[in-house]
Amino acid sequence: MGKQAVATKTRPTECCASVLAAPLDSVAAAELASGFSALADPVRLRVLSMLAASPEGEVCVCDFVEPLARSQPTVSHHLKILSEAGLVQGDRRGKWVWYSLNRSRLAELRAAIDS
Amino acid sequence: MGKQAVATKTRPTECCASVLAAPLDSVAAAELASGFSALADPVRLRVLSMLAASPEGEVCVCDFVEPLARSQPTVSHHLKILSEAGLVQGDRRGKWVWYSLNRSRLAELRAAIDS
DNA sequence: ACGATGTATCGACAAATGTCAATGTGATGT
DNA sequence: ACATCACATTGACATTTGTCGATACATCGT
Repeated sequence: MGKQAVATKTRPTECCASVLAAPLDSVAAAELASGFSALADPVRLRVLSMLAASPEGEVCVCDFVEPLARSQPTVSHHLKILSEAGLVQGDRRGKWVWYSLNRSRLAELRAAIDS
Repeated sequence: MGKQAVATKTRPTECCASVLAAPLDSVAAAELASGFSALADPVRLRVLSMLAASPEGEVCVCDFVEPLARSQPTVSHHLKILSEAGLVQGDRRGKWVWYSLNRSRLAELRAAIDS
């Protein structure tokens, strides 16, 4: 009976906010909303999709531009938003930057709307 | 061997787009993005949360206004967006309109980011 | 050093979004 | 009929967002 025993009465061993488990306060709602905002754009969803479909688990920035039909700065902009949302991370190797998917962060958002 | 046998080779018995299962085309990405856009606002997340927490499974519009600290037109606006996204539905009873949560629609969005 | 290449940042702009006051609409009660 | 109450719609406004061209930054070859 360590520290876990003194968890919230509503949800013991809690990790992150959930829409369905209990009424959300403004702060938790704002945090969650910023997470879903990252998913609220077709270009960014396709980025995540391409990352998930990539056998190596990562995609070079240069390989996003043509399939997404967006300029390089725009692609960079979306990658930054996804990165700040914790959904992807970039890894520089020489001139190139390879992005990979953070599946656990995606799972967090999924759990927030879990029954 | 009915019609199901001729499903897509990628995902048989498919129901809706998934970010992680296969590369999203622009149309599917746009549809999904509009779904997540409905979740990308703290007020709307709190609406869903209040609906989920309600014992009766429904909440009167008038009971949203004060807790959300938004004007009645603003609340109505958000309910419309959630409604158009298929996440809630309203039921008029006399002067009042009671909104309830569409959990299966929420499950669709959850499934779209499922591993 | 220097030019070439990949990526990020900046500046600008149109479009979309969240908000409220004012008004419209529909139902209730007197 | 008419006033009242609950909710939706409209119009206006400030803020945010997605986009691109221009430019800065970083790395690699030569």
